Amino acid sequence: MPKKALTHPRKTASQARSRLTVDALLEATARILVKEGYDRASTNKIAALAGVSIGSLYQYFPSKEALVAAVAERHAERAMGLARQTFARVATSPVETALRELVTLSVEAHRIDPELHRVLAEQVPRTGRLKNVEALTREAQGLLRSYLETHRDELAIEDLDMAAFICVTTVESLTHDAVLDHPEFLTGRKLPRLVDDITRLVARYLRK
Amino acid sequence: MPKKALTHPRKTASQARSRLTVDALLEATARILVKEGYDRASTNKIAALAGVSIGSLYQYFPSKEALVAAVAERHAERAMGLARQTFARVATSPVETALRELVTLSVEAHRIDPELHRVLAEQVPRTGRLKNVEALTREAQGLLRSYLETHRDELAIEDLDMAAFICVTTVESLTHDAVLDHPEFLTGRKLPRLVDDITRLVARYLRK
DNA sequence: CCAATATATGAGCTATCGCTCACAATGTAT
DNA sequence: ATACATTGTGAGCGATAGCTCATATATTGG
Repeated sequence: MPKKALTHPRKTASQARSRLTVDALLEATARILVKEGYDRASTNKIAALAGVSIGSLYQYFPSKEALVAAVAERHAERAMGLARQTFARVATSPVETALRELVTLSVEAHRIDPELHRVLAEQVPRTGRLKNVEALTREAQGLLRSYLETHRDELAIEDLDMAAFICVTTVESLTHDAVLDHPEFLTGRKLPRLVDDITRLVARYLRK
Repeated sequence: MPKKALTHPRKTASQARSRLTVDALLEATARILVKEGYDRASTNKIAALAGVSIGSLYQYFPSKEALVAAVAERHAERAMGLARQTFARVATSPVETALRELVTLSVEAHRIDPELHRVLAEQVPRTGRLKNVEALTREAQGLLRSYLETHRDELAIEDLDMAAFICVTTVESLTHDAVLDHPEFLTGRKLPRLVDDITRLVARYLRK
């Protein structure tokens, strides 16, 4: 008799076969979320679309909440990957150009699977399960804080933490809202102006 | 036999008694949302807390969604009331002071029933029912646009709509996030600095 | 007082959903 | 080949939720 399978806290997939299953589940969840919305996205539908039995789903995710949280985390991690690259690249660039690159990055990040992004933002309840996603926001603030610190002589900042909070929140919110609700600002003509304006907004705030 | 009561599209309450019922329902919904969260807030619990039968609830609201949307609308309308007053008062003030008052207003608005505000923001799915709430955001942008237009000579703005979008979104997001997730910026010492910084952020962006 | 209308009641229907569990199949080590 | 661990299966349980409807009570106008 196999050791009593601890009902809930499932092991992470270790063998190749099971990793495929987990991947299929994450992908199916993302697609069902987009197609049906959070409420109508039932675990049964998800398992069916993944081509996997409902039992297997619960082998790897203790609850629907955890499954959706994993999808959100994977999505946020992709954006954060871009962000880390960009911060590394601009580490020694002057403020103005660095900020412009960061704003551009933010727009691009919000264009990764924007429909999924919308559902995650608009329909998934923010419960404790999303702690890992919040951690990424804090990481972004930390990265900017470091940048600001090393360029402090170019800047007029008293409270580094507050400045990092203000800049990250501002850029994120503006690009988020623009991508989700203001397509008119993303047309060929207007997009450069939007990037310009957001850059100017934070640059003038920070510079002496 | 009374005319077949159209099953769903309920009349708005007209007599005094029924208006009390509707009010009790809205208030009970707000309190249950805060106490239980959106998912666990069942219509039966709401009716019970309101001291009203479940049938009455469905006389005035065709669905749980509509009921919650009404609560969200009432909440947003309160904030918008403050905003209209403030815009009226600062209509002829110079940019810097007007912006400072608007930022202060935004902080105060986010302190109206902040726990309800959190639930509405974090747990209520953004469906079509919230169109009226979105309309209020657009109204705020319109009000700021008008202000900017009449003070255009003090400003360096090319695209009024974009500038209004940027300012409103920025101030709203920053105060929202600060109130909900950054109590450390709202202590006695730091709150004035936060207001200062947000004001400076948008003022420098707008001014020549 | 007496219709006629507006408002209120709540037991219970229908539907669905998240999730379990007893079992089967597949992979692996000896 | 055998034994054991890992992975996969899916019918169906228990719970709860949203909502209806037949009926009762209150209010109003004539």
